[in-house]
Amino acid sequence: MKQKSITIYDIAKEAGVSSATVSRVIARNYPVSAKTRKKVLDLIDKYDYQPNAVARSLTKKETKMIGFVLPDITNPFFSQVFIEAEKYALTKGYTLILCNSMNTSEMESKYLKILSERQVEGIILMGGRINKKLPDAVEVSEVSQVLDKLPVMMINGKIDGLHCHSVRTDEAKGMELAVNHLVRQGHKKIGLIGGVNGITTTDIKVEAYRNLLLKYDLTFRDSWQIYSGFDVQTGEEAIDKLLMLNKDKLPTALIGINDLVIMGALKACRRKRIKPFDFVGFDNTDLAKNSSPEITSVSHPYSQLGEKAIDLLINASKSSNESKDILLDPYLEVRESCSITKL
Amino acid sequence: MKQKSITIYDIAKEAGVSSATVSRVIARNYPVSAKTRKKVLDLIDKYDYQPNAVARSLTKKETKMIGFVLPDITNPFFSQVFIEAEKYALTKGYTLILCNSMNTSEMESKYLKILSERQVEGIILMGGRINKKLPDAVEVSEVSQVLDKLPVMMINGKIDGLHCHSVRTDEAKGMELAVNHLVRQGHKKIGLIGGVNGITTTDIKVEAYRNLLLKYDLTFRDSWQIYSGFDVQTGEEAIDKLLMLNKDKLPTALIGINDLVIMGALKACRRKRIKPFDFVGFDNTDLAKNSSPEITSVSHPYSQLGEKAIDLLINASKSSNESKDILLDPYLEVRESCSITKL
DNA sequence: TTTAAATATGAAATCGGTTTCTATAAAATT
DNA sequence: AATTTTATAGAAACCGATTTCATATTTAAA
Repeated sequence: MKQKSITIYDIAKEAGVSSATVSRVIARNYPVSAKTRKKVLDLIDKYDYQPNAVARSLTKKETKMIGFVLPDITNPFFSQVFIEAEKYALTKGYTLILCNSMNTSEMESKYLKILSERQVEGIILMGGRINKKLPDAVEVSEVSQVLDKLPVMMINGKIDGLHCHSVRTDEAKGMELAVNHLVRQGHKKIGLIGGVNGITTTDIKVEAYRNLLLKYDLTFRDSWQIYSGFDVQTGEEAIDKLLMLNKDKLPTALIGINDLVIMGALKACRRKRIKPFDFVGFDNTDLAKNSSPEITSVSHPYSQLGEKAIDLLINASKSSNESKDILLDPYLEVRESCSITKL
Repeated sequence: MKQKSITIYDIAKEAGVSSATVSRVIARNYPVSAKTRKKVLDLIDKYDYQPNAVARSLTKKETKMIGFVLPDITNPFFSQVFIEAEKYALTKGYTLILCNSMNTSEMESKYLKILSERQVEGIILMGGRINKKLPDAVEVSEVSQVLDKLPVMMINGKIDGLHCHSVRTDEAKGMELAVNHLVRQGHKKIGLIGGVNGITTTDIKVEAYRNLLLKYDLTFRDSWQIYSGFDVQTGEEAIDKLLMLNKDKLPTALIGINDLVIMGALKACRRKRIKPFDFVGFDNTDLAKNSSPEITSVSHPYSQLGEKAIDLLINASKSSNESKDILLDPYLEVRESCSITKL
């Protein structure tokens, strides 16, 4: 195990050529005589020679690595974007380094530093805590030493005061898909649950939600729009809060800030043994597909999100320093949750 | 953007010392006078100097990187192990490189090659296709050039003919937890759904299941043990098959090869509007916690799995070439699914 | 046939660190 | 005061590739 691995010099020596020539054979972008090429290729094959990517990175000053920092890969929303990005990056010869910040700012800063030291060529950031109006937000200044040196791509987020590119799902449009769908099902009382005031994606959705109620001339009640969080428990609690209202003051349909809160809402309805509301979630994660009832959900264009992020980042390294922002269209994945009343 | 980054020489020059001295200050394992140290540290601070990990890797012949190849990070079983491994690796100064093989053998081979070129110090393999008795299995010989050179750690799996370490959950013991639990609930007719004949983890569970039925003196019927797969659809189909039996020949409780098939079973029960069976799943993923009803599930000792894998791998690089196999105990996470009859 | 252009290859510098070996200065010992 | 230790720091080699520059050999053009 772990025998000394062979280098380009070993190959060169046995082939009776210089390392430069072997390098040229490998890069195959430079003329080498057919005879020499064959001799070298045969030896590469014979010894299973693999060029050392670390050494190559050092000389070429390119690592072909991209850092991908997100709060938690266990969350299917993030993992789906990651997987699409990874798939696409591979076709472009890049390797992603995934970093789970566990939603803590220390981890986030730490990983940014590690990635920078490892000479990644760019960083993709999702759902981070940088410059958020949150208790343990990361100050931009803290990480700017890192982020200023590297092309940065934010997915579904934007940091004020930081020069970076972004790719986002048009969540206002997503909200329109959701509301429109429910309205067409005949709903006139639509609530919105989950999210945290001050988080961009929440704010966008909430604003769109209110505007749409106006547009469709639907009643809005403060008690129908419940901030809480992003997890299952959040959804359960939201239902509990709603049920404190008079029965005739309840909404008939609920939009969730994501699928998880809808899962929670479903649990609460089951626990309380009430006929569930009609639901529409956001993110279209596997959860929505696998739960029973299945959940109708506004889907991110996952593959586009991943691909555009990689593409822009790769080109960003080359091109000028204007920052690009791309807005992508969501779509609605209609499932049974809106006909749950049939149960 | 992307200004030329400063090197150890820049620091050395401005401090009026040699690069060796700066290196020593950074490594702080070698005597440097207090005066010199301060001068250097001040400059490092002034310029936000970060050592280039690529260059360091080249000289030290250690990258502090470990490859982690799994089929699909979207699957919470894998992502939970990964996240624990990552967390622990970080404390040891290692970075993980996650590779999603998408369950294809080409990707698996490709990633192994990439990881090897990138000089990872070890590879963790989960749920791969190497040497499986499957249509598109990877021949060991194909990847042995890579795997023979590096310490390899398998999590919940073992490859014949490949020298590697392994960490596994004792799934026979897990099955015992499941059966025992159901028996204590008064069940005498217990079925098993999901899995694929020939896959190690399935085989272990099936064998344990049969032995346990004997041990508890319970009836076994062929029709109660349904091979199918590992996903939600699999679970749905299993219920469909079961329902073709006479009502008095149905089991009263079902054990799922994982949580997903139980999710599927729940969906099918709901669709067929039948009072569900009692269920116990495997893996204790978030799914089990978030679904309604919640699913009782046999849990892997996730953090141990991840930590042991990293620990053994790190020490393996150093120590002899005997391979270690570690078996860890699962535990049962009791949730409501076993009292679903209350619904 | 002579000269110019194209092809094929090697020598050596380089990337940014670490480490060994050596030299000097300072401290401790005799 | 002379000698031995010890602390400090530099010079230079090295890790394994790539690439520039120069050179030798062919081939094409004049």
